[in-house]
Amino acid sequence: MEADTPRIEEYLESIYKLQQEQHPVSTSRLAEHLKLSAPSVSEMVKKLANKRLVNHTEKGVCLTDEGNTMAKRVVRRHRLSERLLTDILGYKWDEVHDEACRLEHAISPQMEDRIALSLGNPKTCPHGHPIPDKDGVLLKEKVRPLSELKSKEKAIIVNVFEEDPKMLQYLASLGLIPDVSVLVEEVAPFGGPLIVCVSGSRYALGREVASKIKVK
Amino acid sequence: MEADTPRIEEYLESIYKLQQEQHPVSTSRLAEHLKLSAPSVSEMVKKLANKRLVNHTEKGVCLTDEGNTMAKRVVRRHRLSERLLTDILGYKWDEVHDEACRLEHAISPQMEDRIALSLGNPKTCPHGHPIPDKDGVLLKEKVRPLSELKSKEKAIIVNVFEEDPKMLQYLASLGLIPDVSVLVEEVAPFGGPLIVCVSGSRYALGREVASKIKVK
DNA sequence: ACTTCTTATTAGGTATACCTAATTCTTTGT
DNA sequence: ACAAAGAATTAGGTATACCTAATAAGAAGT
Ligand SMILES: [Mn+2]
Ligand SMILES: [Mn+2]
Ligand SMILES: [Mn+2]
Ligand SMILES: [Mn+2]
Repeated sequence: MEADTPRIEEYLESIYKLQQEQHPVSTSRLAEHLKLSAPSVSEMVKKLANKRLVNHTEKGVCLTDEGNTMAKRVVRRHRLSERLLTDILGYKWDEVHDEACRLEHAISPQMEDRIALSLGNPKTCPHGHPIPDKDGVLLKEKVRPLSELKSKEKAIIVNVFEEDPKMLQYLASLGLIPDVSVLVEEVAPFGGPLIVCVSGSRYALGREVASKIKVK
Repeated sequence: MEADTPRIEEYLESIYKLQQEQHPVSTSRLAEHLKLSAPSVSEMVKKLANKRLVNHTEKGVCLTDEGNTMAKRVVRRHRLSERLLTDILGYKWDEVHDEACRLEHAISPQMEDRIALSLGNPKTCPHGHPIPDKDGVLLKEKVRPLSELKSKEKAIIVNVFEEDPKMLQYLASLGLIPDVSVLVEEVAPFGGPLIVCVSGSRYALGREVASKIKVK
């Protein structure tokens, strides 16, 4: 009864991620994120519901406790893979997503342990997201999007909710990476850009982009 | 035309390995090695032949040049994975096979390069088998099975052609690992055991086992 | 030469996971 | 209240890679 294929893992992981933004996840959003057709997703969601990994209501899909546990295991492997890639193999943060997305399905519980141990039990992935521990416990910090800061507010970047390599490269080029301190100099009105100050330089950042950056 | 699935990789890798022992590989041998039914293998071999990755004659299956090239790429990834597991993640040589067999299909050319670089371009896997380089060039040393040595002959272990964890554990417990020097003290007649001397200790080794150990 | 054993293939079928086209169900604007 | 738009599902189909049972082909033994 406990047969998990890579595909199931992939769906659970996507649902998990999308739930952070929008609680019951719509099948269309899920299809978009997985780059699959809506009917394919519809069908698969039905199977996941049969396996009691998700609840499927009118409002959308949500993970059951069991589904959540399984999703977090995949997320753990994904984020540990990312750290392995950056910390040991010298990858940049914009190069790791796709690679980790394949690795996460090929990693045994033993390998998971060994990676964690070799890396000194890292708490976050290179993008600042928490790595769930063996028991699925994960500490989320209270954060808000950079886009919501007021003028003259100062904060520290916690994570970046983005996986597009181009965007990540861009952010890294501005020094907008986790643990960096940012000062919002000015907020243009009517949804205009933010002028931010990062390690001595000043940049204009679109709201859309700024909303992906979570700070504390 | 160049779509390689994990399954195709798996078949090519198995054929490659089995070719070292028996040149045209029989489908039954292949089925046994892959732990699949004979008809499944029969069918898949037909597909591989269609894709010009193997030639299938009465005598059996052999890799074409293209199949061989592809197989060596998989073997490279497999052996690099094994080295990653032992050298960086602290695995023992008997624990790496199955793990590497999954990883090899999840590793991009970029990751392959990075692993090789991070490990200092290792020449062999933990079992002593050569790692093909990027261009598929692989240096095979001239070796013979330990089982063919005469009494009083001394040699150095090059590799161990075995993937069963139990057997590998046993061999490691006797110190029978690559680069170790072995002296054959005595060869019992009628296919009997060899008495070998390894780093100061003396052991009796069955012929079957000894034939898996290649020395120079 | 013929029977037996082994090896390989054909036949027929299953599960998984995807697709497009058509349909139904749900909002939402007027 | 209802038509149009949008979201989701159903219907029908494909590709891949397995399986068992039955059959055919090849090798070996008497
Ligand atoms: Mn994935
Ligand atoms: Mn990440
Ligand atoms: Mn494999
Ligand atoms: Mn090896």
